[in-house]
Order: sequence, then C-alpha cells, then structure tokens
Amino acid sequence: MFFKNKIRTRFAPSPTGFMHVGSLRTALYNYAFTKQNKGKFILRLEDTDRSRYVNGAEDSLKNVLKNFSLNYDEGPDNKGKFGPYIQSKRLNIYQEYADKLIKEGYAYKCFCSSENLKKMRDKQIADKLPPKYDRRCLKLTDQEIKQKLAAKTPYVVRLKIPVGKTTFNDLVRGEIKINNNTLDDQVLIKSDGFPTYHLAVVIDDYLMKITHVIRGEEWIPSTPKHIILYRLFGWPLPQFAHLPLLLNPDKSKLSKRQGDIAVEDFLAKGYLPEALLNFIALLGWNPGDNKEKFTLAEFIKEFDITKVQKGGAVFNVEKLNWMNCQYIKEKNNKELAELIDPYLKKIPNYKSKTYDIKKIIGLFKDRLEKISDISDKAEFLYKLPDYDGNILIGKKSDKNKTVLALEKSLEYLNQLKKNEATEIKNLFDKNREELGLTRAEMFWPLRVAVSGQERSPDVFDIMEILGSDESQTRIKLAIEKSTNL
RNA sequence: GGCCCGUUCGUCUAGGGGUUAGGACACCAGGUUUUCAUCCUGGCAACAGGGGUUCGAUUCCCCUACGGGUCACCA
Repeated sequence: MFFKNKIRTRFAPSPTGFMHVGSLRTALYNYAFTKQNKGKFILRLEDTDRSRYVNGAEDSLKNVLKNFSLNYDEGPDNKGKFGPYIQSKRLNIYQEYADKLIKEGYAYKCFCSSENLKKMRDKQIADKLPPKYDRRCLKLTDQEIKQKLAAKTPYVVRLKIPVGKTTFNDLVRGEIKINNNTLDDQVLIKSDGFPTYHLAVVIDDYLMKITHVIRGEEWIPSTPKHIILYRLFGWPLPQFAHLPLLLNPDKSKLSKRQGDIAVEDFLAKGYLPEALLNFIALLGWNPGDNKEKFTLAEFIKEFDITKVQKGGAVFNVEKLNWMNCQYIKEKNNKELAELIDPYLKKIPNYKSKTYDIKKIIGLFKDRLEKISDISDKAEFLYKLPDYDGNILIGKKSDKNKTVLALEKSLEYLNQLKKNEATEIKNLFDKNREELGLTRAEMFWPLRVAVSGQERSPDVFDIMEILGSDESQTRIKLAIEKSTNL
C-alpha cells in the first residue's frame, strides 16, 4: 500500500497497570503498518484519569515495547517536536480548545452532579429508554450560569451533538454510518479540569499529525463523536482502522480470570517475545498463503491492514505453546543456557555447577512448551523423587525380571570405561541380549530408577549427566524397592 | 433495552458464483523408540438458518437467529 503523505501513527495506552496482549497486537499492527510505509510511530501516554494512574506502569509499557523491538520514533522520553507526549502535561491545550468550542456554541457547561446524573440514568434504564443526558443545562440562562459559577458549583463541559448523520470509512470494515441522535452529549472536560479521552485524543491526534488511527474495535461506537469534533474544529480526518477483538474461549472480550492477559506474565512464564509476537500477529491477519512463521521484518513487509479479519479471534493458548516450541527449538545452546538459567535456579536442590548445562539443554530442548517448564522437568536431576516402587515394573514385565535387570545394570556400570550415553547404551544392549531380556524389560526399570518417573528423557542420556556414582546410588535404591515389593 | 460490529472444521484461518472447500493448532490412529517428547504417515472435522438473484450459491442481496462491543466526569 502506498500513501502520499508521510504516515504517522500512534500507540496510546493508559498507564493503568500491565500491558494487555490485545494492546500488544494493536501496537504491532500500528508499528508494522507504519514501518512498511516508512512512517513515524509515536508513543503517547493517555493518563487523563488520575484515579487509575499506576506508578511504574509507564516504565513497564516502555520495557514491553523494547522487548518486542517495537521502537517508537517519538514519545515521552525522546523528544519529538509535537510533545509533550503525555496528556497530563497538555492540560492547557485541551482547555483552550474546549473554550473555543463553548464560545462558538458547540459545547456547553453542565452543572449537574454525578448523583443526579446517575439517578437520571437509572430511571431511563428502568423505563427501557436509552440512557442519555437530557440537556437541561443547555437551557440555563447567562444569568443562571453566572450565579452557579460565582457559587463555585463544579461543572463539566459537554459537547453539543449536532443534528444529522455521521459516516466514516474504516480501513478494515468499510463504511460505518450512525445517526447522531443516538449519541449522548459527551463530557469533554471533567470537573477536575482534565479532559476526557474523547477530547484529548482528537486534539492530540490532530496536533501530532496522526494520519492513521489504528485501535481496537471497542472504539467504534465513540468514533462518531470524535469525527464530530474534527468537523467542528475544521480539521481533516485521519484514516480509521478498527481491529477485531481478542477473545476468551467463551468468545467474550479477552479478560483476566480466564487466563493470563498481561504481556509481562507471558514473558515471566518463559514465552519468547518473538513467539508471542508471531502468534499474536496471526490473530486477525494472515498472509493469504500457508506461511505461519514470521520475523518482525517479514511481518512488516507482508502485513496488509485492509486484509485484517473483521471477526474477533479467540486467544488459543495451545497454539501459542506450539509456536513457542518452534522458536525454542531454533535457539542455540548459548541462548538457551541464558534463558533457562533463572528457571533452573528455582529448583529446590539446585547447585550451579552440578551438571553440564549443554547436556541439560540436550535432554529437554524438545520437551519444553515454555522455558519455565524446565523447573519441573529437570528437578529429578537434583533430587530423586520419592516414587512408588511398583512403577519400576514395566507393563509387560514382572518383578523377577525387573530385579534382574537392575542388579545386572549395577554390574555393567562397574565395567564401564567411559560414562557416555552411547557407550553405556552399547554395553547394556550387548549384555541385555545374553540376559534374554527385551529392551522394555531391561531399560524401563533402569530409566525409572535413575529418573524416579514413569516418563522422562532417554535413560542413557540421564545416566551420562548424573555420572556413574549417582546412577549407582539410584539403582541401588531401586533394587531395594523392587525386592521389597 | 438503543446503537454498532460480526458469523467457513473445537480454535486460528485460506478460498470464492461451478473446488474432492485448502493449511495450521488441538484431537485420534499408525510408524520410529526403553517411557515420554520430538519426528514421519494417515484420519476425524466447517461454509448459522430461511428467503431471493442465478442454469448454478458457501461466495452477491434481504431477513432471522446467534455471538460480541458500546451506551461513565474509564480509557
């Protein structure tokens, strides 16, 4: 796609906590669209609700973007020329434009208290009417307004929605039309002097020369209000693109309590940023062929905002897990060692130099859905689980064969020249045949003995890592357990 | 409830007036194997319903149903 004017987009989150995975996708689509058009990507903090402000949220947001290589060209810290990029620092600007609207008769002061408004709304809902402000303050005389002002009555500024229809063309949905009479007189400035989102977003997007507003579908109903403001100010409209929602398995808007939604949580669990990003990119868009794996650069190249899906997409963790596996397998040992390290340290009896980290990686590389899985999977290396002796006997084996296999194993281990997996395997396999045991009869009990688990990695790999002494200790214990059955 | 948006396998989706409706995840079966995982092979599985338009509709139009979003001095 080609646009004549320099593309400028923004990602405009509220610093109210952790970043939602849906926000991450919004940021990604904004970023990809912008960069494929050689435009500028801007980060703007929408912190006009003081009651919801969370300390540290701003840094968290920036860290996440950095983690995913979604770097912004203008933002709170690296000064762009249209800043400040934090709305709480632009209060005078909003006030100025609101005053202008009042002067021109497009907005008005409303002195109704929150309690009264709530009462009004409740009654309307009870009467099955759409809740809407009744414009009683629009009928106030100049004299009455003066009196209220003199009495320091708190007030808000409301937009006087004009009569008519509002239509706009959405890049992903096409034409959307709405009758203005369904719109409420939106509060523009709150009684604390802060603007609402609706006023601030329009003014900032205009002043910051935003050409494309790409945001979640939940904004569709309020877009007409924004457009009315653009028109009243006499400003050109940006292009709108409303992205489909990310959904819970029950198809409701993706929310906490049905699983993780914070990007930080996914990262903490050991999902790789590139895997999460790739997965999320495919929730609502695909290249049209069967390609599923994308680097950021490839995604930027192939992404097409007009081909974004219209329906919401269920956030399917199982596919995310699969995607994460794919990316884990591509990591080399050095990278994996670094990734795994913090989770290894969480293992109770962990001691750093006990085993060769390369060998640990070899053991588990194909078995991890998430990096954090290593904590549970590798635990048996450091502390043999307290297992039930019965599991030593394989399905098609019996007690005698099991005891025999274990006792002989101990013998073979003593003859071993080099404690290396293939070496052990060759030796054991050769002797096994003389013993007249099948592989299953021989190796199942041995594997359970050294791992303490019914399911584990390969027995000889485990023995190599453990070392001959530890293997022998574990086998002796297994002999004891099986003999006493 | 008003307004708005949406609807292809369980999930993410491709496709598009005439197709055996394609892929991926998940699931199932088989193979490899000392178990599990990986890997390989195969399988199950979808156009919400009803009317049009048309020689023909899953595809275009309308209606219905269902789902979702939104109706704050939150964003």
